[in-house]
Amino acid sequence: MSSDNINPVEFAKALADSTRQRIMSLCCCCWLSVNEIVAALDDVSQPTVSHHLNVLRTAGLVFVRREGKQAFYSLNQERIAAGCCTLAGDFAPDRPVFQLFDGE
Amino acid sequence: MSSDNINPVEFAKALADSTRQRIMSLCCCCWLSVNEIVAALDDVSQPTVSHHLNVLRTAGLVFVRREGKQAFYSLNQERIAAGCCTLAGDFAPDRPVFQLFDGE
DNA sequence: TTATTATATCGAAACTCATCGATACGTCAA
DNA sequence: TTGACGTATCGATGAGTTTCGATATAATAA
Repeated sequence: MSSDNINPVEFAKALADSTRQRIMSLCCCCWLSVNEIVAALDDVSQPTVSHHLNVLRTAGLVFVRREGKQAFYSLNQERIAAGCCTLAGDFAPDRPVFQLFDGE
Repeated sequence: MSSDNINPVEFAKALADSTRQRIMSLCCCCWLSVNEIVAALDDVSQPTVSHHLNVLRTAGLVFVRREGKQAFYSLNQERIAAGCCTLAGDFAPDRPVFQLFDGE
């Protein structure tokens, strides 16, 4: 499930593609429809964007909101922050670099 | 260069493999020779371990120390922490979850 | 209903990557 | 020098992934 505890390997795999990271940057702080993402990327086909959104959705890294024929996506920043915390906790345990705040 | 600024795609790719993450866990807080890693993994060949160590070295995620015929590896926790910070900064900018300390 | 638009899925091609056995290289001891 | 050991590299194979065009599905408009 996408809302399960974060698996650090799956999390890293979801981030391990440049097209996917471009999509993530685009819908980091706003909701974008698939077509808007396709138009913004300018060099990737609609099925490819759909594929990457599916990868991100499976990893729980994006929210989806359907409205009529459109589907809007937005990044799940909380989960991404949690994934980064998991990685840092696993592989940088001696660094006092990360501090988790509850954010309320 | 491995000491360059962290590229978030390359960073994620380096982490996006379970064998590699197992190796990272092993040499997270100590120095281990290649043979010690091979022995600890128990189900991966020596060339495969060598390959993964090469990927980690290229990404700047491990230190190497040669001693006689042996090569000892240890995780570069600082760089991993920096990579996690980069990812969180790129894709979770609205989360006050991460705080960077200088570490003195 | 039929046409149009938005998105998802399918199937295939191309590419990348993990893995291994064989082997090369480098270090040390005899 | 020869041999043994530790590690790196090579070449091949198989698995996984990215990408696309074609097409299916779903919602809306005419």
